[in-house]
Amino acid sequence: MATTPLTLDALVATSRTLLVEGGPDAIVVREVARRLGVTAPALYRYVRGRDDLLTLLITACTDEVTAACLDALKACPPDDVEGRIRAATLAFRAWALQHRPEFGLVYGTPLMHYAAPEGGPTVDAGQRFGGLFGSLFVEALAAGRLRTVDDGVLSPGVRASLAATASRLGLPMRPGEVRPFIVGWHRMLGIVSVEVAGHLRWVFGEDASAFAEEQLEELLADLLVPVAS
Amino acid sequence: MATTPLTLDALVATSRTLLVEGGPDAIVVREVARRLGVTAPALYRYVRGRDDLLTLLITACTDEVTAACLDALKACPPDDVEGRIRAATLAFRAWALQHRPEFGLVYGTPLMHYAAPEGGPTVDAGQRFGGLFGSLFVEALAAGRLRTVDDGVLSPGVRASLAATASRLGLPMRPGEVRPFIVGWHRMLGIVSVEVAGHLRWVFGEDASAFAEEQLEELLADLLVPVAS
DNA sequence: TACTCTGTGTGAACAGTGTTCACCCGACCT
DNA sequence: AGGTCGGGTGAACACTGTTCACACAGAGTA
Repeated sequence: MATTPLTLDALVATSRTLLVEGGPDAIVVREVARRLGVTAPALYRYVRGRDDLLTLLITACTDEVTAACLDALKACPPDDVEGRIRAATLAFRAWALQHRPEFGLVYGTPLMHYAAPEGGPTVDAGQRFGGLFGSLFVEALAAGRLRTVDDGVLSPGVRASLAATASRLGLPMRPGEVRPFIVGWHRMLGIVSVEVAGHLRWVFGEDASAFAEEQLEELLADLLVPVAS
Repeated sequence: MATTPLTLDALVATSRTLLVEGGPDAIVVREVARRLGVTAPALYRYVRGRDDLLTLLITACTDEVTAACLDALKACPPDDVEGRIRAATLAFRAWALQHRPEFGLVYGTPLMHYAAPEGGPTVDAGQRFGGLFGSLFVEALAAGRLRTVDDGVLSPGVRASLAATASRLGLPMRPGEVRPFIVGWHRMLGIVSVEVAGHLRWVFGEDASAFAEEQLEELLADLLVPVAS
């Protein structure tokens, strides 16, 4: 009866379709099974339960947005660090806008009922993404384009956290150099999150693109020093 | 049997308790009824259904955060516009951190199953909050502290949206003056959203306060020109 | 061939969910 | 006393995630 071979990928793909069609609540075990031409208990041979399905889906989406950013980078000259950060940032935003439900699942308000398994695949995928973005800032640092700060001006707690993050991601940077990376990540995520969630709709209606892109550009200007030339 | 008088307020309060205890999914009609010493169908005399409950709850929380900001303003000298914007911003963030589930409901990823009634009480409450924040920027403008831009540099779409927003909120400002207000709202919401959602946990662990407050301070510096004196 | 073992899918069941329905009871008004 | 009506009830329907005993097909082996 199973029209589809019933693989993990098929489970994830079907779950994702449901997510897109009706939000996280629409990811219903019985419906996933139904669409795969099978009854619900069959899925429990492949997956521990609904939460497991969500974990797989979040991981897949995180990897997909990472791949999208990598893809955008391939079209960029390796020495144009500003262009590369811009490309990755815009690719992130584009993916988010094109896949709002998935973005909400990964970077939105955490589902309180669902807890990501500690040290599980979702955090791994998150680190992969962090590593990609971090490497762009390493490039910027090497090119002398990064607007860094002295370690001394950082509060001890922040300095320690930044140092730990750099070492965990394998980034050869001191805290004052990591900071723009974290600021960039933080503000970018904020800008995109608010836009995707629609919290600017009362101002800009359905299309806040112009404003959001301006904000991202302003962020870039804050992070990087202008070309010396 | 009804230990509590069974008012709309009681319904909202109970729903909120459930939200805090277990997230949006934990707002269960039957459980609300149970805690009020009544059976589920009884609630349908007061509320059209679960979505109605959510609408009331979102409205109540929006009004509460508005009140919290207003309260913080009362302790501020009326002529210190920077201090007032800072106070309101910090009050917003403090409320968000102290009421993470409620904040998620109001300003987080929209629940796809739930659609706020158009022109309903939730958007009214949202406008009340927007009006409060907007008035602070009117003060800043009057004091000559606002970092405005020329209308001419704005793209036509953005300019029109800003003008419409100003007139809808009754703010006597031209688009280039409204812009810092929207930028402030946008970035503040981004900063607080990302912090509350815990998406900085991988960097700063459980307490990202120092970093988040720095970011808010930086935002203020971007919005306001230093005192002339 | 016959027998077992394993992987995979099924139907029934349990305890939940939101919502609707017929019903009922007590208070109030005439 | 009789009627009306707001407010509460129990039963029911169609869902949900999950577990359980069971069945069936194919592989490996005596």
